[in-house]
Amino acid sequence: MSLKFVLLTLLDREPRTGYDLVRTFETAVGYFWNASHQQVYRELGALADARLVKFKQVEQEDKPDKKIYSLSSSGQKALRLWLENPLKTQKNKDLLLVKLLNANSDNLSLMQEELQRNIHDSEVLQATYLKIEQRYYSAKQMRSLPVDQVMIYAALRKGILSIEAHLAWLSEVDKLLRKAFDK
Amino acid sequence: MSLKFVLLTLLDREPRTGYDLVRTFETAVGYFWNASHQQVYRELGALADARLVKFKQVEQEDKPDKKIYSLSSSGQKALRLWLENPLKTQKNKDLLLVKLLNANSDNLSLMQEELQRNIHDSEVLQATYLKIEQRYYSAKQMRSLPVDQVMIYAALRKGILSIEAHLAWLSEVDKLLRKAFDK
DNA sequence: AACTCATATGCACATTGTTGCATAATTTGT
DNA sequence: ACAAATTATGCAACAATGTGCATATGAGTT
Repeated sequence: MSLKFVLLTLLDREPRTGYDLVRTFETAVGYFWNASHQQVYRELGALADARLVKFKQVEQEDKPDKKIYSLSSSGQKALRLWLENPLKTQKNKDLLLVKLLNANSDNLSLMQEELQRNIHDSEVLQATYLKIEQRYYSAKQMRSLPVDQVMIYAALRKGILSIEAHLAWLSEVDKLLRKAFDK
Repeated sequence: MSLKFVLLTLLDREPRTGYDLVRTFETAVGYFWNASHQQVYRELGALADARLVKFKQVEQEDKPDKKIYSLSSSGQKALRLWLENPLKTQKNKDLLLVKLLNANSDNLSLMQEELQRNIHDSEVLQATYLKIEQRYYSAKQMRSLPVDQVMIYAALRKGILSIEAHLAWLSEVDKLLRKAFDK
């Protein structure tokens, strides 16, 4: 039920092809959602069957033909209805914690390796996010930020704040592990 | 593939019934995983078919019969193997951000209501977590914390740090929304 | 006697996600 | 001239997850 509303949201902002949607997941929206091209095309087919979206077939001479999808009026209604209903608070699942739950004095180094990998990956991602923020959302640029970009920026901020908290936690876990199982 | 290893992890720590596992999800492990009883029983059945777990049928006079599950030797091997392999970094999905992506000057109050609900829910959860920390993980209690409880505490810390970051982000979003669409 | 709660287990169906396969045109690089 | 990458779309099979429905016992409550 979720991907459906993600696609409706994106198509409401701007009509697109399936391919465009996939690239949007790979770039701007990737902070908080993603889906494979197979999923996207399947869901677009279902949405078209349900008359929530319509599409214009566009023939291109240089590239394969494409279908530009946009919301139908009942699609707009469905989206509006979804927006009016409160979200259920979502529960997160964290496999790293599941793994760490297995920590004992025998496999300590295994756990520490996993931690270090996670720290490294998080730092790389953090650096990426911060670079994007500096490059596209400087104080100067923020003054003239287009309204449709505001929540894209909010998504980036969410990524930055989450990673910061995650790194702080990883450092705590490292200490806890040492205290409990080292030597 | 994930629930499988969650159950193996929990059963390795201590043999349990399906019912016990569900209650574990509702309490201690709920910070980072949960599954319905239907999911748990189905997965236990699959694990038993695959000979990764075994169970002892226990007849009770006062209550319905129960099955106490524990790891078989191949279950222990499967768990160990999983622990040795690096985790893939997981991508998170955030429906709140999807909803906020629809923000405009017409539906601003709708978005703000959703934000306020989210802030409220987060604060309630935060208070709960902090109370648990005070009650069960005081400085004094931490000195004699059983080793098998260390990562349960780490899970709680993860919850606390995440919610803190989430609340900070929600406050940023509130400001961004006002600046962009208010008036 | 009827109702609710806690214990305890499970099937069936629907939705979602992943993997493999398939096609077709153009552009870019070697 | 050939190979690889990019643009563009989709089906089929299977794996995993989530939701609704169903059953049974015993304890305590109204």
